[in-house]
Amino acid sequence: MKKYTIKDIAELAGVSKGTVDRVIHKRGKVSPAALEKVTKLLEEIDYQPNLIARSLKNTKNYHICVIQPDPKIDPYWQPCTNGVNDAINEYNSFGITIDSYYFDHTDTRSFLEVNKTVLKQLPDAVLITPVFHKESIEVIKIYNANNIIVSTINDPLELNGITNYVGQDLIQSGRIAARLMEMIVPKNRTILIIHLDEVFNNSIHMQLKEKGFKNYLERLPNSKFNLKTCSLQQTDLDKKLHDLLKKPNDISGIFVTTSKVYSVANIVKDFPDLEIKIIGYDLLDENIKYLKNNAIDFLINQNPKHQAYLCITQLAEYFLFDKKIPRQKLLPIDIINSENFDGYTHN
Amino acid sequence: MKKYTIKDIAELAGVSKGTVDRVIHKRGKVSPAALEKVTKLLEEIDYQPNLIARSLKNTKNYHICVIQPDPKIDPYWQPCTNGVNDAINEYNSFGITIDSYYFDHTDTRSFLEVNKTVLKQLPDAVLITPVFHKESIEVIKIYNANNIIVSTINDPLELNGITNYVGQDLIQSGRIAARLMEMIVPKNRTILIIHLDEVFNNSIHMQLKEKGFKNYLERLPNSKFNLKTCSLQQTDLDKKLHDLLKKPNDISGIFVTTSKVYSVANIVKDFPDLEIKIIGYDLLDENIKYLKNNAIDFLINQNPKHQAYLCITQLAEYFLFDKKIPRQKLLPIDIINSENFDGYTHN
DNA sequence: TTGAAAGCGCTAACAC
DNA sequence: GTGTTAGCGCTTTCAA
Repeated sequence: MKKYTIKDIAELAGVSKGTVDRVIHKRGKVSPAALEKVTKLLEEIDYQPNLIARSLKNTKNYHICVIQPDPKIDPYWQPCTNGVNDAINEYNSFGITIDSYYFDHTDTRSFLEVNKTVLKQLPDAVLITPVFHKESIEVIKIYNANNIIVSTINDPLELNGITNYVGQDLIQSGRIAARLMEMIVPKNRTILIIHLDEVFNNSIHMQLKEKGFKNYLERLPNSKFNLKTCSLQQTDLDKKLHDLLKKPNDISGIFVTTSKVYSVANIVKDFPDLEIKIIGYDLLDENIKYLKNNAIDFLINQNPKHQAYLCITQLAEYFLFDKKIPRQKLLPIDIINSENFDGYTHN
Repeated sequence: MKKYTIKDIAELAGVSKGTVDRVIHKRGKVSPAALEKVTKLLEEIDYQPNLIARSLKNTKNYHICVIQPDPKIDPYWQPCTNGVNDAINEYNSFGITIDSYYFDHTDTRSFLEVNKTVLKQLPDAVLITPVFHKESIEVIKIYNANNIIVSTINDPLELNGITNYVGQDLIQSGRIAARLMEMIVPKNRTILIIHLDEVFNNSIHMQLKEKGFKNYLERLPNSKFNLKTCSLQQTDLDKKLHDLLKKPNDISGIFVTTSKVYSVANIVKDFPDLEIKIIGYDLLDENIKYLKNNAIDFLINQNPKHQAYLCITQLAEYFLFDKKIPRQKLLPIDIINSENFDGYTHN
């Protein structure tokens, strides 16, 4: 069970530590004889370098900049900030500095400005949340040109130049909602799909979820639902949804593709007779309020906190221990009801 | 953004590194003047020791022994083994050796024997899965007497002498199943609670889940269900359940408190007219087979893999970086349906 | 092509 | 009380 060190190998092979190191890192300048002897020994012993010692040598301070929408403007992003803060605490004793930069997710200019500020710092990596597709492409190019690693969460941009993506399979996410709907809504009724956001940044998100949702329900062999899609701005919602529900209808389920479910639940509660089931996204406090009294039936957890945390973890372990960064990491998609939300928020 | 080292502090305070170290570790033998000056400086600078350097100093090889039921005998434990293996790979480059020991979960003697073997090794910590309550108490005492850290997963033993527990809130787990049942089973029908296990080791488990399940459903204001509990051995199941379902009945839901749901689903599929909803535990391959074709409606994921992995992580980071071990860590309780199981198994 | 030596930041033994 | 020093395992520079 002894742990072999470079020194041990060197002694066993009758060479110096330096030579062993050259062999391990294939830096050449080693005689064939020494090369063979050391290589064989490393094999036999199954030498594992001490990653802590290796890391200590590298006294560089790594710098990661996180660029995300301001949680003060859209509370959806608060968990993301929390995940980043966890990572800050976790890694600050390991020589990794993490700075947060916020932009206004309704304003492309603020996004571009923040990126300009970050670029000046020349960090080792940036973690961006690419809510603006076109602009993101631009800034990513610049980061790449400056040899800055680019990580993303939340939005599966199919872009070159991104080192790693942490997120979820959004089509599958829609399918999950669909399966849940199928279980709790009587057959042959109408189900509303509501896209609800102040701005239409997240459209890719919403489209993929809708696609998965429809895809599942339309292929059901023995139960057909009537699916209707509405794209609404927050400001229109109140009037339009009221109008829809006031008229005679057989709407029995609503799938909201964003985290603004609470505002839908808030309207639906005025129509208790309709017995409408609601499924939407994310563990915002307001959503949980409605979940608790069963006004919302299920929430799907996109886990932005863990997305952010994990993404930084991957970067940190790459810097510290040279651990490979997986190009894509899809997190599980959590189904949340009134009884299990606690375990996800209290983490 | 500069990272201050002990050397920096020493220079700033006009003392030596040794003195700074003595202050940091409160080892005394420091003059009041020096103590004050250094303490103040540490505060001001918010000094964070470099944990990598600190860890390197400690060249000790830590040894953790994992004692768990043999997954060859009960496949429920396979994910647990996988989690341990992940941890082995993760930490073997950090000077932490992890050995696995298996026992037969139907045989207390094998449990005791394995513990005897492990004790001889005098490891730094053991991770035990306490399926045998009485015997566990005994061995834990002995480990404690030998200054061996004891961690547990899976079973919330309320025992002294255990350093940390990683698991789930089992009463809440039952409540989650109940809420799901409520949503998918018509009101006023009969719901069966089936405890199913070859041996009755897990009885605490099963009882707590039943308690939560009943607790939720019995307090519902406007829908009453008729709850019936059956404790069955695997061998009796086939005949008894068949008999029950053959007779006229209004059974519309079955909650199986263990991972052996598949064997219940296998019987229920012979009674398609009854439209019985089934909820049970864990992502065994066989369970997922039934989940996929909706013969099982929901599974609750106890995540034994993550339980094991996390528990070892906590020990490792304690040994390496002196990170505090939380006495109890309750994992979120995942709700799984035919569409989201993938994200949980593929991790 | 090779070995010796310095040093990463921290700890602890030892001498003063 | 205090400073000096050696050393953890690995990397890298420099001299041979």
